[in-house]
Amino acid sequence: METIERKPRSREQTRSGIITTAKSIARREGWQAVSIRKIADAIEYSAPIVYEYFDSKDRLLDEIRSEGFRHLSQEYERILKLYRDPEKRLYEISLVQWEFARHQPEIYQVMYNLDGAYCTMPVYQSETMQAVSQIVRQTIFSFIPKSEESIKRLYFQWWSVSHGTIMLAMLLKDEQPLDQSEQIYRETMRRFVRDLR
Amino acid sequence: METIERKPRSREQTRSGIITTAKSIARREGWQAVSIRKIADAIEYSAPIVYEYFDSKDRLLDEIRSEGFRHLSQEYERILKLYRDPEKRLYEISLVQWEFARHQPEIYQVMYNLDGAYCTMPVYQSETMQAVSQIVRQTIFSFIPKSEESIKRLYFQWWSVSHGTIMLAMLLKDEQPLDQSEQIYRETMRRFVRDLR
DNA sequence: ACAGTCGATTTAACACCGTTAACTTATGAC
DNA sequence: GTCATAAGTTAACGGTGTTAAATCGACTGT
Repeated sequence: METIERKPRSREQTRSGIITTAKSIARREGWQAVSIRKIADAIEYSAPIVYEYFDSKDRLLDEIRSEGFRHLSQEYERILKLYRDPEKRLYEISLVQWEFARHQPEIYQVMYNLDGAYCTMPVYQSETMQAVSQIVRQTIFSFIPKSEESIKRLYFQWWSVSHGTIMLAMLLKDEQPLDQSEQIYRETMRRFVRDLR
Repeated sequence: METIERKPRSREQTRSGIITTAKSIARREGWQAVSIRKIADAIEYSAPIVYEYFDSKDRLLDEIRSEGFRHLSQEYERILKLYRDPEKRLYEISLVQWEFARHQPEIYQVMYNLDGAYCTMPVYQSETMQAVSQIVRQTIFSFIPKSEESIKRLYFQWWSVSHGTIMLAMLLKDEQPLDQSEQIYRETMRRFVRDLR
């Protein structure tokens, strides 16, 4: 029996390899096609090795979801540094949300359990998601200093409009070009921000 | 071997039994827990019998989805008969949408591939869904007689806001009581309809 | 040099899944 | 009584997530 040679990799490299592979399969074939064995094949290991890095498939998905929210929160922070005007900030944050969903749809899917992606952990219990919503709520607050309850409500509305439009755009992308949906999205979010005044 | 006795049922009864069972498992345990074997057990048949009624699990889900859209379209028609004012009509249609998602969440999930529900057939190719969108577009048109392109756009926006708010309400239902979300939904849809003028 | 241990990795297995082919069994026709 | 047909079952295939057991290699102590 010959020893198969495998490029030596650090633990961290293998771990991120698993995540990257999962995402790339999801992007190509959809989340329902992502299996532990397929991931293991791609990283040239046997299936149980994946469990050395993640307790379960569920936890793997949860990690990818958290990674998504972390990425989003970093982008939001970038916007906050870039602009001072709260209106501009909220609008730009909205655009980041769109860009994210458009360029990394498989992550957006696992974040919200869309299109066959299914992660058991409730989204709202994710700390990284809490961080994201904190940023948006504060931005709205610096804009409309009202009670916490009102801010929560406005945030809920902002999120609904943004998420709803994005979801529908993805759903109808074969019928209605994404560029057209993007135009509507921009207009909708601009109006939402304007109407906050 | 004793002959197991099974209540005699017509073909139609068995078929609708399959559908009902699938929905009830989905409601109790989520769509990812729905399996052909579990359905077969519940209707007291062996698994292959299910394939006498549906070509595949996918087609079964598609049937449930269509059933959902048919139900929705009937409710919309009912609203049209009940009210004459286009504004009132659109608002009441929005409320029907909310009620439907609230009381039959498992159907709403399969209609939009949410929370582990996954049906391959694209929604927008479903005839029953086309019927539903036709009703809403006409209602908007009788209200704002603009070009077809504009109506399509307004319909897209209406759908986004409604669907987005419903989805988020379901997502956050353990954090934010549904009654509270409903209040926001009503206000949001009322404002949307008003702003159409 | 040899036995023993430890860690990394794989194989094998379990219980489930969707799906299909092959088999059984009961019923009615001639 | 024999045959055909229909209804329903069992058995099987290749897949899934997951875990226990087995393997294999390198290193250690004597």
